[in-house]
Amino acid sequence: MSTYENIYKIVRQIPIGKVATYGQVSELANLSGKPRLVGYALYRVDIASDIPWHRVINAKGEISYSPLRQGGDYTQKVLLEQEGIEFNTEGKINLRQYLWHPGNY
DNA sequence: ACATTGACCCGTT
DNA sequence: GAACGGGCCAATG
Repeated sequence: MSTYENIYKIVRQIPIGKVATYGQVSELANLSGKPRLVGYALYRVDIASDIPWHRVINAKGEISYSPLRQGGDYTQKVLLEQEGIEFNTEGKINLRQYLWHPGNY
């Protein structure tokens, strides 16, 4: 299993209505301390794939926009709002409320 | 095989 | 709080 497949597997486990940070995903994927790999992996994911890439955000509770996805700038925001996640006036998510706490049991 | 490219996180000023 | 810098590794041409 490739490193990136591992990441994709974790991302697929994020429940609807919750979000996870890159750091979180990296730890769950046995890539502790290497959160960039998560971002790089998601960069390679197709926007139309079955992977809920939109539920992965940065540690500040903000959406990380990709320069390459400039056309669909708030595609990610729209998808999250459709799942009931709300943004504050600064465009940030309340992590205390929406951050995914992986059960793992 | 080398160089470039990338959606980040954390500790310290 | 905000700003800055270092570290990290895999895929791609």
